[in-house]
Amino acid sequence: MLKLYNTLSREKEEFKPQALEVTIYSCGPTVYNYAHIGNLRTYIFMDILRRTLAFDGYNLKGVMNITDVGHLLSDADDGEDKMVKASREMKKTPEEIAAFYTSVFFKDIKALNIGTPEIIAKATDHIQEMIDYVCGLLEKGFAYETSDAIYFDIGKFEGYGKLSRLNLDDQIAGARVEVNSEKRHPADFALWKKADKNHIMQWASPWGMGYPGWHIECSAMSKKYLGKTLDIHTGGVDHIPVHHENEIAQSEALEGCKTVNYWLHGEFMLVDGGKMSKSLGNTYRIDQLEEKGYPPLAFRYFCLNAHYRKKLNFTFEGLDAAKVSLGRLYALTCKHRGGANKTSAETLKKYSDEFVDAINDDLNIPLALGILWTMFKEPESKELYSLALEFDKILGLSLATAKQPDESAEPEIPENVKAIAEERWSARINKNWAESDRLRNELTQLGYLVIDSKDAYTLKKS
RNA sequence: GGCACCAUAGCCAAGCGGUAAGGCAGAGGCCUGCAAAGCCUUUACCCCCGGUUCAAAUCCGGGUGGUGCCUCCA
Repeated sequence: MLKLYNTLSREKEEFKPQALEVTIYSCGPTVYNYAHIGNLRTYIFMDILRRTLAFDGYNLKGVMNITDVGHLLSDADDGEDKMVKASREMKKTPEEIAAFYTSVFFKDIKALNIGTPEIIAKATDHIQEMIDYVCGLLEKGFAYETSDAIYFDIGKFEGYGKLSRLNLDDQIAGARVEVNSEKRHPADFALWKKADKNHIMQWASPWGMGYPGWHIECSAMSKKYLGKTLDIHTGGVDHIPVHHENEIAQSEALEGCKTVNYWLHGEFMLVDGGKMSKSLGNTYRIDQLEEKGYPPLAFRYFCLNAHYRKKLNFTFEGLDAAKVSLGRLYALTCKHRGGANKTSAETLKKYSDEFVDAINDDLNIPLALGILWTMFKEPESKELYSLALEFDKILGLSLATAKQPDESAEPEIPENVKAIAEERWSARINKNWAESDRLRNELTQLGYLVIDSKDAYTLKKS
């Protein structure tokens, strides 16, 4: 039985989907910049959730948005659109920018073994759906028009703030958002913004030329693909107070019913004990980690070692540990792949049950990983290898293609290095230890590690 | 100021009432000419003070400390 922590109730709840096909909406990237490792942690969480559901026998219908318009820089509803800003700064069209960062995003998530949701929805492909949505809200009296936008009237929506449990009035007192005099309530948010003539992204609407607000896209697209009520909605914790609160308000106002059954949020990744964000400039990208010698999956492992609802402090010390651990896990995998022992059915069942219990307990991956390690200490057997591959359906660490460290050693050793190694070997055969050690140091200097065995040696790039 | 969350070994991290998983690092040993790698062994009474209980890291109260949100952010 799968239990998931629902942000709305603040409790672990038994997961009961509406049908065998589970509907999931995941807040995706705003493609105006590179995704950083903090963003990617949230998608790893989404991936683990999807893998767990699939493992439990559900079919998935997942939607992820690509936000390529409408995400303002400020909730004061007067900030510049992110895409427009990036476009201006990079002197490219918004379409070019979106296409570029979208492709980088998919490259990143592929490198991290994050499965792509079944439906990828670009905001700009759904302008009509959003307009229809806004019309619906206007008809029902939940929205009103001002000189600059169509706003959602939160005063008409009972229960605004139920997800974040923030008392709106308390917040307003110290709000840094400037009051827009035409708004009925300071927290009313734009559903549709009217654009002036030189705004580069705009579409015709019943209210003249304009562009959608950010929040409306998720509601409109999830309605289109997943219907009135979806099973699970995922996102980062930062979305709880504004974005998801607004989604709830819009969608429940329009549909008149609960529209999301389970709200799941991934915690933030910290860096050096503090917040990581693009605006603070303390972010890393996956390709930057690769340049430093950390494979993407080492980063995935790093994330898997902590529960998705706990803050995770990113440090290179931690990433080093993850990299070493993953390497050893691969080596163990290889041992079991060629294992000659037999593992009893009871033993296999024990580990399998433990693992399944762990993942079904609100995706307790750190615990599940521990179970894998413990299991791998059993005598090597092909049965354990097969079971590990089952586990890897959740973990996504590519255990099936695990290689022994020396299997992957590249044959491209320069001739001069080979020559020194040969020389050293003969010195060693002749028990000329001083010379042998001297030559080994030379090899070390050149960046090669020499490993002796009984009657041969191997060279490895260090 | 308001609202949350968190506090477990040098580091990361599970555990959520019955006397502390796992990983990294470290230490000792095996192996090695010496190393490296590998293998074996080994390292905690759970922030503090009260309380509840036969029993608490786990529940309650009060502290202290940290982080996040209340502004765009995964």
